[in-house]
Amino acid sequence: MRQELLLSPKDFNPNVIIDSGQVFRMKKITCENEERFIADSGNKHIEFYQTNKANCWNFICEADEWEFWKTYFDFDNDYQQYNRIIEASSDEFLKAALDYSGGMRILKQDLWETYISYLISQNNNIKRIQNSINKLCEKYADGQSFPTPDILAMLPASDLMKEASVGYRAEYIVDLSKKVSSGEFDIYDIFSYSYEDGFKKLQQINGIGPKVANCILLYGYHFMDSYPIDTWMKKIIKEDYAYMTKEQYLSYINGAYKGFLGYVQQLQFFYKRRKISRI
DNA sequence: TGCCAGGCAGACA
DNA sequence: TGTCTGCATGGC
Repeated sequence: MRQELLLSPKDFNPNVIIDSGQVFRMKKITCENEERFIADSGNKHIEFYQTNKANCWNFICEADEWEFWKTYFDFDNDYQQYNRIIEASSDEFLKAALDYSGGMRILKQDLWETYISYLISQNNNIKRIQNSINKLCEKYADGQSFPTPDILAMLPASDLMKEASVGYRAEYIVDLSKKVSSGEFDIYDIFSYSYEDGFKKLQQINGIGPKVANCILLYGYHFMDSYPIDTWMKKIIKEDYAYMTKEQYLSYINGAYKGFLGYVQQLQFFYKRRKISRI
């Protein structure tokens, strides 16, 4: 099916989303001066592109999967309400980040894929994470779909290390896959949890600490008040908010942007990383 | 060639 | 409770 939506660059910019570090299986292809975007999540696939009509986007996917993709892109949520609060603030770094990252959205991705993606992400870089995930899909699924818990649970960790270059994280992947495959851990249960309870529950899993838990809660469960603090965020707090202590910073951010902390973090992360790395 | 990356677990003080 | 270290490995 083809779904047509009117979305301004401030509401939706896949060029920003694609490099935001929250998604590892979205890509852009350019063919005869025409840009198309492709995204895969779990076993679902979509293609989308901007038409000649102003702000008009076409999304092409299976008819019964549009609901998933509409939720994936969070299209029922108005991000301008968040932007107005940021623009009215006196936070110059955050305002610059918003100005630079227009059209960012927080994606709600396939839950199982999110778990494995962020297990792989620890002490790793985005390029390598993408490579490992692509290898998992190629070696243990049809190349487009993400391998199921049942498939991954049967693998020796040594195979995963060799075939998908996930390093020491292979043990974490197999361990979690076994728990999910056997029914010992139901990842969908967490949807009924509060953010705080989900945060605690996820850290009971081997290989998941505070940062990975927050990423899964944000990009899988869409808890918008998750605020993952990684090496880049530590840099931001130290360098760009040096006029306050870490405790003061966390207090400020929790007070000022309650309800969309994850979006704020994503803007900061993307801006800082692009500014320094010039990726 | 060495440092770094969307960190975590385990040991130790 | 806080700090330190080892962990795989490819990109830069």
